[in-house]
Amino acid sequence: MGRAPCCDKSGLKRGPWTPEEDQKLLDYIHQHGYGNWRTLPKNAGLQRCGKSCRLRWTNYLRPDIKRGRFSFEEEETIIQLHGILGNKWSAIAARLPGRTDNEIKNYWNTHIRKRLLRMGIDPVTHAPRLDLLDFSSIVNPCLFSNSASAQVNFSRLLGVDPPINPELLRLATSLLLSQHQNSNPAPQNFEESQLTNQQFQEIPGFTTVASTFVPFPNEAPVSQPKLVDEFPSNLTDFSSSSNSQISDLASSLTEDYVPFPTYDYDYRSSDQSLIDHSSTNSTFNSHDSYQSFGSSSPTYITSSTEDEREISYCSNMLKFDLPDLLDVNEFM
DNA sequence: AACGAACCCAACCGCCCAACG
DNA sequence: TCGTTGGGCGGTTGGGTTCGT
Repeated sequence: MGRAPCCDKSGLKRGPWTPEEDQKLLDYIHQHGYGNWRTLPKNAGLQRCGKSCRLRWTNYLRPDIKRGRFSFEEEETIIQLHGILGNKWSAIAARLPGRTDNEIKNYWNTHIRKRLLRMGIDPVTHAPRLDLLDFSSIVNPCLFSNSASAQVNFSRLLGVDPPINPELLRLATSLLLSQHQNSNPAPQNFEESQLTNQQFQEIPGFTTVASTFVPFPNEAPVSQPKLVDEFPSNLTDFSSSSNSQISDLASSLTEDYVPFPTYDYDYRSSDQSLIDHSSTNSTFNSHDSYQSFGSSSPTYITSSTEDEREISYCSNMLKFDLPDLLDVNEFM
C-alpha cells in the first residue's frame, strides 16, 4: 500500500537542530508532555515534521539519555545481546539504561563490528571466521605477553567462544521439540523434567554461563554464582512454553538477566591480572561502573584502548577451557 | 600547513505494524 | 474487512571532525 510521508516536507526545516529549536521542543514537552507527534511541532512553534521532533527527543533531548563513551560492561552486553537478538537495536537498548537504539546501532557499526572483524569474528553470526581474521591481532606482541591471552586467541580461532552457550540453546530447542512430539503431559516444573541441575552442570561451559548471569545494574548485585534454580520460571519451567519458539527463550534470557563474564580485568592494576570474582567474592560489579555516569566528570571503568578491550574480550574466553584434544599445533 | 582519507554520529528515509474508525 | 494514521524500527546518508601523509 505504501505510506505517504509523515508530513508535507514543503516549508519544513530539515538538518541539524539549532539550540533554539531544542529549547522550543523541550519547553513544549515539559509543559504538555509528548505524544501526538504530528501536531506537536505546530503547537510548539517548530518548523519541523513530527517525526523529526520525535527522533530528536528520543535520541538526544530525553533527560535520561546517557552521553559519553560506552563502558566495557555496556560493550560486552551489546555484543552478547546482539548474539541473541541480532540487529534488534531497540531490544538491545532496552537493556542498556540511558542508551538509545540509534546510539547503540552507530556504536556497533563504527566500533564493535570492526573490532570483531579484526578479531576474525563474523559480526553477524558471531562465529569465528578464518577468512575475516586479521592475523596481526593474533601475532600481537601485546597479546602474547601473557600466554593465557595467546591461548584464548587460538581458542577463539577454534570456535569455542559462543556468546551464548550453544549447548544450552540446543538443549532448550530439543526440549521444546520433544514436547511438541511427545503427547505426554509436560512436567510441571523444572525438577520434574528430564533436565536436572546436574545435567546442566555436565554441559561444557554451562556452569560458568549460569554463574555469570547477574541482575541488571540497577538491581542488587549478586556475588554468589547464580544457580539454575534461580532462573526465572519461564526459563526453567519448560512445561509452560509448549508453544513458544526458541526465540522466546532467547528473549527470556535478555528479559531479566544479562550475561556478564565471570572474569574481567582489574583495570586498576598495572599487569591487568585476571580476577576470578566467583572465587574471590570481589566487590566489583557492573553497578559501580554505572554509578559513575551520573557525575559531571564521569570516570568510566573502561579499557582505554581498543587493544585493551580486545584483550579483555579474550580474557572472558578463559571460561571455556581449550580441550586437550585440540592440538593448536595442527593449525600452525 | 595543506590536502585527502577515514572516521564518527546525528538525522533522515522508507518500510512495517498495531490501533482505530 | 478495509483504509488510514501514528509511531517504531533498521538501514542509510551526509556533513563535520580527526588522522595520516
